Amino acid sequence: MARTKESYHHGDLANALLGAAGSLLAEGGARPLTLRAVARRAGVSAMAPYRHFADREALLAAVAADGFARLAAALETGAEGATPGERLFNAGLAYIRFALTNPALYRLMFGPDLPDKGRHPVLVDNGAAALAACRRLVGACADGETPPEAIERRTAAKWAQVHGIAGLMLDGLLDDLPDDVEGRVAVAGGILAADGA
Amino acid sequence: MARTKESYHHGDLANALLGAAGSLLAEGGARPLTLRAVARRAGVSAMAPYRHFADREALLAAVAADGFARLAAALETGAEGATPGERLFNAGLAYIRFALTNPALYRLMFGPDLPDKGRHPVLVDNGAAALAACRRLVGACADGETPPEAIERRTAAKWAQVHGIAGLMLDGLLDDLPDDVEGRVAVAGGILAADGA
DNA sequence: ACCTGAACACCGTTCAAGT
DNA sequence: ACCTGAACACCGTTCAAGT
Repeated sequence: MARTKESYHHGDLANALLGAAGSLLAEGGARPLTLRAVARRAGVSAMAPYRHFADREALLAAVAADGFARLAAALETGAEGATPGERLFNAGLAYIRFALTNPALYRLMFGPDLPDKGRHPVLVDNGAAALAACRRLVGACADGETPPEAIERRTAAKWAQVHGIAGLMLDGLLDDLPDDVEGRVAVAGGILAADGA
Repeated sequence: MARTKESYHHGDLANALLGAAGSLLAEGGARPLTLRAVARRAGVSAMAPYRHFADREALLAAVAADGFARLAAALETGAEGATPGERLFNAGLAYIRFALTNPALYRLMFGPDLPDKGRHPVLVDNGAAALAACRRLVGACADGETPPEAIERRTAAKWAQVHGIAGLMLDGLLDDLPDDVEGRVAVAGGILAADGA
């Protein structure tokens, strides 16, 4: 555990690479997030990352997996309120706030830069954890008679609802949006309420 | 008009390039959709596309704009039913069917390969046309007393709902999905209905 | 075990040139 | 007006080599 080797140049290159990748992503999106640029920023040779990640996609998957973990956490802490319905609603706003605050990360998590996500187990696991958080919030709104399939469908519907709003907002496809994140979250709340949130 | 020049090699290189780009996109997504590959497939030198498109992003935008036009058309023809509510519901299924049938195109239209879509006027126009179709379907469900802002919010909610379902399905993030498109569309219908479609 | 350097087959894009 | 060819600065990835 206390193996801070500092051997060649780094003691913990894998994490340094992840950090560099995160900054590059936040700065300019996935395109400039290049294996060579990450290596450069970590102060290491262009080929060093290959000791820690199989290829570029594996590095992207690791960044995205961390994003799913952070999203799940944001859902948990955002789910405040007196009733289950309120908690679900506020978790939805937290979801959208996460997307608007971390646009490039959110697009990496869901966009086409990570095709066949099934091939990255850590991605599947963390994504499932986020989905489970959502399912729990939806389930708390149902009574004991509600069959599991109905819960599952409602969970998918809720997730899709906030996911869709976040995506359209990130794409600039909704008219007359405020410039600041909280203003947009408020608009999102209105859209959610319009459909019987 | 009848200027089929056939001058150098092509009479209509711009359209030939668009066609080649469409095939490449359908075959392997946006990444192999490279300016040089498009030129190759059109049988023209690597630099020829620059006479017709400012850069790679402009070509992608043209492909995506055509996708928005086709999506709007799919919404129109899909909007069948005895009541406005039924027509809206079926248009939603048509939306999701379009996404599942043209996954790479759909991701190009909405994904991060086309950042700041505002800079491609043809994209904005065709996107607005698709949104208008959606708004019309939603508006037909409202009575005369409904204020325009409510229509706008409901339109955004409906669009986000189907957009979110399509996105999650394309990402393989929904469990236990059938393999065929129509089976998935049926599941989508169940999810839509679960939320009070 | 971890990192480097040279090399290969690609890209997007610019510029000068051809017809 | 439209197309080509050479060139530049990048990529991802492989392989042999260093410590």
